This record gives sequence, C-alpha cells and structure tokens, in this order.
Amino acid sequence: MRIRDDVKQEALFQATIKLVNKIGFASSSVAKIAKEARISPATIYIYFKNKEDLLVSTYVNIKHDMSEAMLKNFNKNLPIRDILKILWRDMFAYSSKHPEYIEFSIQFSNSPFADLVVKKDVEKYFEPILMVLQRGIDEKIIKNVGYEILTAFIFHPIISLSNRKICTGFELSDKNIDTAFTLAWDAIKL
Amino acid sequence: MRIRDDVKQEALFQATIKLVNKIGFASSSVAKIAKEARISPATIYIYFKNKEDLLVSTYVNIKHDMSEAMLKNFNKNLPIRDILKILWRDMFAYSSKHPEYIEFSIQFSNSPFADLVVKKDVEKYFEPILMVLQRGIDEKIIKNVGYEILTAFIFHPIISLSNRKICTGFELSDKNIDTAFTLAWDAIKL
Amino acid sequence: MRIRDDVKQEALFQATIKLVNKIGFASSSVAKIAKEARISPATIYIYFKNKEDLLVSTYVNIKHDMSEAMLKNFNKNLPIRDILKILWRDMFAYSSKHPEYIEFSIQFSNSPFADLVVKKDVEKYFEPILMVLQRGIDEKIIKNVGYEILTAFIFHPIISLSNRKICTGFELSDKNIDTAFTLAWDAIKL
Amino acid sequence: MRIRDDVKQEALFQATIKLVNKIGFASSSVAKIAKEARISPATIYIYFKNKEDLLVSTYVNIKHDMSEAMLKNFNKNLPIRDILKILWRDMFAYSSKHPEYIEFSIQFSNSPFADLVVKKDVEKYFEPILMVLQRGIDEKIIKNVGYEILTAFIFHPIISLSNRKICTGFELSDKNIDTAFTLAWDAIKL
DNA sequence: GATGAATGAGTGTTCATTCAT
DNA sequence: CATGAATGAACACTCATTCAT
Repeated sequence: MRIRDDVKQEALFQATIKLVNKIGFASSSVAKIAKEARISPATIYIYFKNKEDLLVSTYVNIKHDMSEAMLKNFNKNLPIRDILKILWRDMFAYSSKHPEYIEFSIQFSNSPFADLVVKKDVEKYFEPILMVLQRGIDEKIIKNVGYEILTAFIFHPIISLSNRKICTGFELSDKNIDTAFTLAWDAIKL
Repeated sequence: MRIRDDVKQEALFQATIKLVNKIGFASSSVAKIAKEARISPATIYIYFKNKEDLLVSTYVNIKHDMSEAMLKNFNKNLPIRDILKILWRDMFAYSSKHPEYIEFSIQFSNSPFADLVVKKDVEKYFEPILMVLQRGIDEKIIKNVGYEILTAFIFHPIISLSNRKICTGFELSDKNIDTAFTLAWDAIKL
Repeated sequence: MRIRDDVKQEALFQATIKLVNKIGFASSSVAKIAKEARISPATIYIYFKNKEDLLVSTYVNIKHDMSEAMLKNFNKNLPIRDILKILWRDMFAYSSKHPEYIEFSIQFSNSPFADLVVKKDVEKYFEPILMVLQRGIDEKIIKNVGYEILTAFIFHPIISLSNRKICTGFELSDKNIDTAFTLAWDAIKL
Repeated sequence: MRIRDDVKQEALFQATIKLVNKIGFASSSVAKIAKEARISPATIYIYFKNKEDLLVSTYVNIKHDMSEAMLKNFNKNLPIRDILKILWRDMFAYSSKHPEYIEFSIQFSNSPFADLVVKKDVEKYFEPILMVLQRGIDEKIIKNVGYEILTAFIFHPIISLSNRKICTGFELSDKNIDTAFTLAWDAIKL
C-alpha cells in the first residue's frame, strides 16, 4: 500500500461517498466502488490496506475538510455570539455545498464503523471551537452545563436540519438558518 | 398443523436489534440473525417476506413502542411547558431502559433502509405532540418557526444525548436531564 | 399415500402440467405446484410418494389419455392406409384440443425423468398400432424397415408439427394435416 | 494480470453438456457444473453473465458446430437428392460422433430455456439448406408444402432416430441410415 | 504501479420433505 | 384427511481479497 497517484485516491473517496449514499454500506462492495472510480478492484489495495481502511479514511478525510470549512472565518477576538454565528453559517454553507459529505458522515458515524476511528484524531480538528465555548462559560455568557449538552444544542441541530432524510421540510435559506441560530443561542446563552 | 408462534417473531426482533447494534447492518446476515434467534434461516421467511421486511418491521415496531412510552403520561390539559417536560423525561426514561432500541433506530434511520418505511405510518404515532407545539405557537408561548426547527431543538437532542456513540460523557441522571430540558425550552420558548 | 379425493388428484395433474409448461421442470417446485392446485404442499405427499412420483404419474396419465384418443376410432378391418389416416387425424385432433398435454409430454420425455418410467407400461397402450404396421409389412403395403424407422416417419412428425416451440409456422388446419399425411404415407408405403 | 483461459471456457461447455445429459437441467446446479469442470463456482461468472447465459451459450455453440458438420460437404451444384443425401449422412455421422451434443440440444430445445435463444442467430447457420429445398420446389422435384412439413420429414427424423432415449432399437449403421433416407426422400419428392 | 482472473467463504432465498395438530 | 409451520441442505450468485502478469 503505497500512495502514488493522488488523483486516483481522490477518485476513490468520491466513488465511495457516492455509492454509500446511494446504496448504503451493506451493498457497497469493493468491486462496485472500483467500478464507480473506474479502476480495478485490485488497485484499491495499493492505496488502502483493506475495505475498512478505505471507509474510515474517507470519513476522516471528510471530517478534516469539514473542520476547515467551519473554521475558515474563525476569529477568536470577536464576541462569542458572533463567533458562533459565523461558525453556524459557514457550517450550513458547507452542508449546502456538499450535502453528500454530510450524508456520508451521518451514516458512517451512526454505524459500527465509527468505532474504528481514533476519536482524538477527529476531535482535534474542532478544538478551537471547544475553547470558545469554555471562554463563554468563564465569562458567564454561556450556561455552565458541559460540552455534551452545549454541542447537542448548537452543533447537532446543524446536522439534523441539514439531513435531507430527516428534515424534508426545512429549506436551507439564509433566513431559516439565522432563525435556527436564534434558537440555538437562546438555548445556550445565560 | 403447528400454529404460528408469536414468541418466535419477538425473538427475531430481539435478535435483529442485538446483532445490528453489535456488528452493524452491513454484517448482519440472515444466517447470523437466525442463529442468534436460535431458529433456522428458512423459518425467517415464514414470518417475514424477506430480510428487508424483517429490518423495517423491527424498526416500525420499535417506533410504535417508543411512541407509547413517550405518550404514557400525556395530558393535553397541562401547561405546554409541563407537557413537554413530561414527554422529555418519559423519553429519556425509555432511552435509559432500552438503549438498544435507541441505538438500532438511530442506525436504521440513518441508513438507506429508512427510505423503505412508509413515513406516515410512523409519524401518526407522534401526532399528539405536533398538536401541542401548534397550540404553543398559537398561544404565543413557543416561537413561530416551523416544526422542523422546533423538533431539532426539543426532540433530536434527546436522541443525541442518549446516543452512547456520540455522547460518551453525558450521564443520564435526572439532574442532567432536567438541565438539558432548560436549554431545550429556552430554545423554543418566546 | 392413500388416494381419497380424485378431484384433488386431478387438480394436481393439471397444476403440474400448467406450471411445468410455463416455467419448466427446473423451476416447478412442490410449493408452487401446490399453490397452483390450491392445496397445501403437505397434501401432495398424501397422493404421491414424492415429487418424482407426481411428475411420472402425470406423464403416464397423459400417455394413457393420449392412446385412448388415438385409438378411439380404431378399426382393424379397414385398409391399412385408412387406419393410419384415422389415427393421424385423431392424434392431431388431440394435439389441437390439448396442446398443454403434448407440450408437457415432449418436455418430460426429453428429460432424464423419462428414464424413471417403466417403458412397457406406456408402450402397451399403443400396441394395436404396431400390429397394424406389422400387417402392412406382411401384406407388402408398407416398407419392411423396422418399427423405429416407420414410427419416425408416421408418428414423430405429428409431435414435431404439433410442437409450437419448433413449428411456429405450421397451422393445424384439416388441409395441412392431410397434406402432411400424404408425405408420411409416401415415406412408409412400398 | 492473468489472461483469460479459453481452455477453461471449453471445459465449462463440456462439463455443462455432460452433467445436463446425466442428471437433467433441473438438477444441474452451478456448483455441480463447476465441480465437473474443476473450477470454482465463482469463476463461472467471469466467463458467463449467469447460469442462463452459460446454458444458452452452450446450446448455440453446439448448434454452430452442428451446422458446420452438416454443411462440410455441401455442394449446391449437385442434384437435389444428392445434396440432401450428403447432408443426411453428414448429420448422422455427426450424431454418431457426438451423441452427447445431440442429447443436450434435444433436451435444451424442448425446455423453456429454448425461448431465450435468439432464433435468428441459430437459423442463419442452416440457411443454405432452406435454399436447396426452395430450389427443389421451384424445379418441381420436391412437394410444394411449406418448410415446416418438409423439415419434419427430412431433418427431424435424424434427431428422432439419433435419440437414444426414443429409439433404443435403431442401429446407426450406414445401411440403416441409407434405408431411412429412402423414406425421407419418398416423403418429400414429387 | 496496475490489472483482470481466480477463489473460498459467504450472501439472501428457496428447496423437498416432515412434523404436530 | 388435510394443513401451515419448520428445517437442513441446496440454490444462484457476490464478497473481499490475492495472484500472476
């Protein structure tokens, strides 16, 4: 397994995402993914150790991409609310632009494959955000209730509302996104 | 003539849930499910049309059970906040008691199998809840922002916080649950 | 395996013929035959020892029926040619009336199941015909060339021409049938 | 990369023919055919789309082979009777040499699989023969009675007489074959 | 590095037959 | 007598992976 051709590797990521979203993990065989990527099944084993490695790498890749999009306009010197609003908007922008990445990562993280990811590897991408929340708690702007609860109200809703499988009726317009942010902020603000 | 055995059907539901939670949809073969339920693979096809039917039936079954638990103490004459708090608590109680049902339904509803469920069949179980939200909107107690956004802040967090895969650090204590409800209510209240 | 209900047995014969003609031996399962006959699969085993017995019995039954139709107007005192022409016509009449029987018996006799039939049991039905041929040979009216060759020219063509799978273009009109008989007779006559 | 092995494909054809003749279509499973050909069942699917494709290809292959044998000494400049006699003899020679091909093709063409063959693909192999018959009709040497009837008397008897299942008593000697041709010719000649 | 061929083990499903009623 | 339930074995076919080139 040596990496040579980045174009091929990227094609494999895209093929995996497309196929898993279309037919699910259960039906996404190596042969089908290879066909979708227009390479031989055998070639996959040059780029990845095995199927599991391909799937996990695809997920981690998405998560990295996602964190970069989210933190693109991150400026820790702004007021907390503004920081979060910018994160919120950038994240929805990303969801709009790459719904297929969102769909894949939801399906992946709710499957037993998720256990194979080294959690810390992914969490580190999002560390700056946690630090903002902590500052908000320290400054008595945000409720002092633990990260788990806070993220359940300011980040998970992004996923829920972006999930076309769950929210068929939520239009991703700027107005709706800002409205939803009001609720998120009301939830966590002191 | 032997008679149909409801015990066997229930055993199949339980075996399906247990196995899917342990090894995921992709790896849960009919043969393995049958073995877990201690029956012949062929027998499954007496109780269900095919594998898909087994999986979907298991899900709908859980959803029905879940709705009954949630609406157990439903009393539409109480104040809106109290109604929602009771729902919230009953739902968390259910999650605590049957984490395996929650885990299965999360995995199921985020897989392509979800598309096979007739949505209306499941939604009807939860209709009384939507009516409460509507009343809250009409009485200017709840923000007028559409069901999708509201449920993203008062019901999806229950799932997120109950999801042992996502929230490893959230303890399902009464105190934590009530704290979380405060955020939910702050999010949706006017 | 005791025979009680002739109606049910006949229904089984008909179901077998219909199904085998439609989907072939390979796909004609006991369960499907039972369904077609509107009885339980288990009931088949009251009337027949096993699937093989059902198929063979169906065939022998048809052959018996066929011989009766063929010999209906048999009159050994007529001239040889007339006897054969009457046989020929009656046989085509039978083919027209019961194409499904012909189709089944062709498929059956060209499958390895045919080996399971006790040949003598079937041949005895057609014995009078062989005696006519012998008389024709003795009286120097028919070529002295062995039964195998003679039947290949005066009986097998009936099957060939009645076989809708082989002869798509041959219309079973009286005129065509009589024309074909001319050829058969020319073949065997001295 | 290993290269495709024509020996393997031919082995599959032979295994199919051998097995179908021995145990019939109904019992000839992919696994058994693979075992007979000494390859893995999975390998069959590299050479053929599915079981049906294997069976149909085997049949078409035989028919092609058969037509070549039949037309080997074809010379359209000879008198009609001589042309047909040569065809007749070559065909019987082929039957003698490859009784297993005959047996297979009889069983195949009388099974529902026959419907899957594109008729034209097979018929074109035998076209020169039909042209001879037409010439015979035009020259008033052969009865003007339609191809269906003519072939029922000059080609189907070859199959009947070669069929060891039907004709147990017909010896494929030159003398018998010529005798039989006399009957065939008497049948169709004017 | 890249590939189609090859395969043992597995897939979901149906089989002929028997069982318990 | 008649049945639907039950099943081990088999079905056609696909799997993830390795091999030879």
